[in-house]
Amino acid sequence: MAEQRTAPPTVYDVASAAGVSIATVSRVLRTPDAVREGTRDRVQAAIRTLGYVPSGNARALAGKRTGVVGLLLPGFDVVPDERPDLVTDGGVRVVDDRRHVTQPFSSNLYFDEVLRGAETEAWQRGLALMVAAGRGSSRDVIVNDVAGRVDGLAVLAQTVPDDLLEHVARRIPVVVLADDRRSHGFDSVSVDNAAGMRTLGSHVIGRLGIRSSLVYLAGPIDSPDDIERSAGFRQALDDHGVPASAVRVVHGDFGRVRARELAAQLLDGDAAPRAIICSNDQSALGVLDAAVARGVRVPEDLVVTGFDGIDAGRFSVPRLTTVHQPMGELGRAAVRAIVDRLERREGPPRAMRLPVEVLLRESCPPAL
Amino acid sequence: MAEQRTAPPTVYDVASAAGVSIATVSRVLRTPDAVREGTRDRVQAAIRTLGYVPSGNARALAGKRTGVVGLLLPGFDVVPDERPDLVTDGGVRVVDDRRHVTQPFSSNLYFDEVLRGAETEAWQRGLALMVAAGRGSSRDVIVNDVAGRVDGLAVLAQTVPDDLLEHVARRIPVVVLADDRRSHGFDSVSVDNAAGMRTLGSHVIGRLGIRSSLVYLAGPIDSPDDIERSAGFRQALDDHGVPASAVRVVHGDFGRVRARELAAQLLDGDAAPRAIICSNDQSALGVLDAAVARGVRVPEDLVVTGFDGIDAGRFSVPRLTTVHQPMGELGRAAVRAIVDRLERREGPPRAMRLPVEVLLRESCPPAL
DNA sequence: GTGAAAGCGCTAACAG
DNA sequence: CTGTTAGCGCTTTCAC
Repeated sequence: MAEQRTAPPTVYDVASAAGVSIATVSRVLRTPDAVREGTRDRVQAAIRTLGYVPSGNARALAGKRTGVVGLLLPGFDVVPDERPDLVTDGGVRVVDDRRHVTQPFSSNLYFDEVLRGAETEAWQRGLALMVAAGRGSSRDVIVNDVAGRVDGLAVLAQTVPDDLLEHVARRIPVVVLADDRRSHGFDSVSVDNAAGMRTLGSHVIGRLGIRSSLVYLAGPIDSPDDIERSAGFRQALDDHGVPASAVRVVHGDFGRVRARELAAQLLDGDAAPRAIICSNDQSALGVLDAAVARGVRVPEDLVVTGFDGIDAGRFSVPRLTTVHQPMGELGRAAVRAIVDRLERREGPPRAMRLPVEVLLRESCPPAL
Repeated sequence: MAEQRTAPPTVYDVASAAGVSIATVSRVLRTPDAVREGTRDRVQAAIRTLGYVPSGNARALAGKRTGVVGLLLPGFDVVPDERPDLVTDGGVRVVDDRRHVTQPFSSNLYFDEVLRGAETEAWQRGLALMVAAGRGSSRDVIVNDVAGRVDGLAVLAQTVPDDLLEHVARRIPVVVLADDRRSHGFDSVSVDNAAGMRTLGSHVIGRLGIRSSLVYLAGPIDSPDDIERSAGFRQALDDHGVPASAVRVVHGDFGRVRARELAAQLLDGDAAPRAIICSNDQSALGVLDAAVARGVRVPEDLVVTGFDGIDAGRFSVPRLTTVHQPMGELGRAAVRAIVDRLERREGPPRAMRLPVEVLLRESCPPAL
């Protein structure tokens, strides 16, 4: 690396090197046209030879805004992979990965997409993005830390307790993602869970004509997502005049393993279901696992649907019909919402709903 | 959201509210033990009721360091998805996704993993992470912007031109990822491309005994990764006394489509290859495509290998043997390298090499 | 223990 | 066009 100097050069260094005042240096940086060409060139030359990089902190302090938005994620899992059999070792590990059962994707990918969306939008608006994962005990510190350096903050649902969020919101605009927080007074961006499930339900009930032997595999009772999705499905039943009693509701935990167990029970029971509507993709994959293990044909004997649109559903056998959530858009919308709020501090909280898309694949095709 | 006050409270506000000086407020925040308990409580109460969040910028300016590290990525692709057939529209789009060919994963996922690794490591060290994608004309601006706000910067190879990097490196430590830059004077973290390919090559040549009809499907001629990998393969040939002339080298572009075309030509030619060693996974997937299309059996008739360890290779049919790069580790190591350099400004540039792992899957199994 | 005061590096009026 | 001069909000000696 280039030799690290004692102290980085400042405007003063540049100014004296170029024989001008610090104000002129600042102008060359911010409003180049307001400086005579000759002067400008001299200053730029000085900047170059000194290796001057303006301090963003000083700039933010002096100006009003920082040009940075923050994104708080719930924290990445730091679960070390379990490794498959080691075959040989010759400096480089060689692993027999043939039996390495394809793991369900971690939910991290979900955040990754949000993050990328936010980054993209921030970039397009000339903003920088500061990311932090709010985990463990140091979370409060981190939240404050980030909040103190950005113009606005996007927070994924369940990441930060409400009181902390309210505290921070007194300083900068806060947008909550994936959870409609209007009631709490925050701006929010979320996805249209209810409409998505309603549409999917209508497909199963209306188009495919499955009006009985229906199972709804729900998530944890306190999940906001699940509540909305369940409601959407109930609407679909209503739309087609199917009584709620025609549907058996089973509660899982959004996990693949638990779903597999539950599905096994259902499939082995006397009243075999004709369709299992799952509140998320992981559950649906678990159901597929159970079906495959029993030789139950999907979709001929059993129709299965999920919700989320995770990649694993594109690779399952059969491929999984699902409701796709626009994760990237969620991130982008978050940044947009922050910028909006920055320009218009007043006004009631806004809740933005992003549309979802039903993707019909083999596990529940367009027609049987 | 909570009502947005005119101006966020500052230390002064807290100080007067608590009846102390700003120095005491600062102490309560930085060195709580240096303040009498009663005073401390009063200050904390004031902080709470005022909704005070310290300005990270002012803090960074006054103190020496910012507690933030920067990560510069080459930029995410902003290619809008092409959408499959629209079936119906009832508020929610319903799409027949059955024929939607599973797309090659975008290389974005690669960056996502690096990003997550960096985030994880930064978090564990109590640092925040500032991400930016260096694209387009505004790149220089962004780079300077980020560099001006962080203690150190990690940059993915090919993201920033050398001169800019050198300029920035005069202010803060810079670590280059995925490219050995020692020669350029930068610290670097990269992956052991050569050893990985050498080991994989040895498996194919030595263990499987394929000593002729070998094809090496390389990447673009100017790719540093490809250069190292090719060298590794040549070493493997050497190790087993196979003359370089026994191998046909074909240059692709690291893309799936091009690889498919090239593989088609090879497979349709008179001298059908027994093994195609590819310089990356995307190419290998293209080769698999071509093989499948022709009824060429893998691995019975043709052995195929990749390099990278992208997820798509875990789902292909047959599953792809590859050399897995520890992307997450790359990000973590980058942050570590920055912290190291921060603590030890002096000293020659360091190049860290991360180990790779050969994953044997069905496309080139442990034994035939 | 606590307060007073001097900057950190930059921007933004305000004069000239 | 360019220079002077206040701060921005906080940390940090140095006194008390």
